[in-house]
Amino acid sequence: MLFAGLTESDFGEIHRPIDQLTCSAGAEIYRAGDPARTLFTIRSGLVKLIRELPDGSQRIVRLLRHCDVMGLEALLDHDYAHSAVALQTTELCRIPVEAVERLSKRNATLYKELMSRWNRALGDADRFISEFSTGTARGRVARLLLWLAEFHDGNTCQLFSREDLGSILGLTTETASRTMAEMKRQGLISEPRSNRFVLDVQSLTRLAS
Amino acid sequence: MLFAGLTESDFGEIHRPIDQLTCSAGAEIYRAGDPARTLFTIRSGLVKLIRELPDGSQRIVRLLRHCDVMGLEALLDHDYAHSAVALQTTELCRIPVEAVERLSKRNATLYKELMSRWNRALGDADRFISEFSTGTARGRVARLLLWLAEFHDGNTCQLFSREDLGSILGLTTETASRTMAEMKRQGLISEPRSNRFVLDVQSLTRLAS
DNA sequence: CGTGTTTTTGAGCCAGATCAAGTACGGTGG
DNA sequence: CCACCGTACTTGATCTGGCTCAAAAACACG
Repeated sequence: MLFAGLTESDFGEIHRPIDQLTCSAGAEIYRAGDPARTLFTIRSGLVKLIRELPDGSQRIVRLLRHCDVMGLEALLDHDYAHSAVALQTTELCRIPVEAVERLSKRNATLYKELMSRWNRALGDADRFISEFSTGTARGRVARLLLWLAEFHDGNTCQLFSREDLGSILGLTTETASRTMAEMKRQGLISEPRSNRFVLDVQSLTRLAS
Repeated sequence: MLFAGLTESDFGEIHRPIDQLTCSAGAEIYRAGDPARTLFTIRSGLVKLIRELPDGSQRIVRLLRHCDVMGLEALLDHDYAHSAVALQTTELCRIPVEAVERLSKRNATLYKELMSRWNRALGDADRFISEFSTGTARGRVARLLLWLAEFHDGNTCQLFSREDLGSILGLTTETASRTMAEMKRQGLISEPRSNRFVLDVQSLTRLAS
């Protein structure tokens, strides 16, 4: 996905291998402050990027999913800016920075591809600010559920702990729980399997605005 | 700044000129949805990037200052993702996309420079999420004031309307006003000239955490 | 089957929203 | 130079959504 448009011979350039790995829910992929020498693309699953707050608590600043790249700061010889933790079973591609650097020396289209990833990350961040950190608890939850569902059938999504839900939306665990419970009672969402939710898209969309 | 490391002859490549312009406070620089064909660097002043919310109100998702680049999405042939409005008198450099594209064809270091700007924008966005949209009103205001002051003496800053202040912090205009007023009364800040504030950095830092 | 963890629920409280005036201020025109 | 007007800011009173503290209930796991 990141390397769409590159030829076979381009890949001959890569020495250290690009390998795949699978993380189970809760696994830490990297930690904020570690020297960034690898970037990752996500093949499946869901990853949270966390920022420690001055008071010790933590806030989730981004959720990454299929086709997202994480650890782009590796290209700039920085340390990782966040800690990355899998929220579900997640399949990753490990890509050594050198690989990208070698490839991009020849191939200018890769640069554009990379910038496109930076841009996507920015768009996601904007969403966290304007949609997930603004308005009532019900509205925030509704917007997040709809966003998560976009990548499935459009009306179902898999969730995670109430604590993480709160940490994405800037709410307490209790409020996150209460809001979900109330939405269930009102039939806006239902939970056929544990942590799998089916959405009443129309009603939630109304709530979201 | 963006073009540090380029030679004179590199600049010969540019056909359409890079020109400067000055915007007064309140001037709209570009509008969300317009086709992005120009990017800008900020020489001085302060610019807000706005996102319309579904309910019609608006939220400020970023503040740009000296050395920041705005409109990077122009490099990807997109439309502008936000509306950009000057908060103070602001001096800008207009850079046509073609200029950057021509230059970057030869000069790989420019790509790195550009990625560095994307990364800075992302860091700023993270700050909006984790510091300006989290915690009590007092804490948010304290963190914003300290952040603004970093680019002056470190303990003074120039402010803007209370409405914008609220729109950055996810608060109402009234709460923004009340919080500022109370901080003045408690001597945490003082306002020698209109909209110029002097900060009690130590106390505010304590409040911020 | 017990033990630790996560989720739910309850009760009370408080920070911030809302609604509504009043006040300061900058600009404009007489 | 002053009176007037519109805008932005401040302040007050009240209400409420979400937080806090606390305890029960549901789960997960050895």
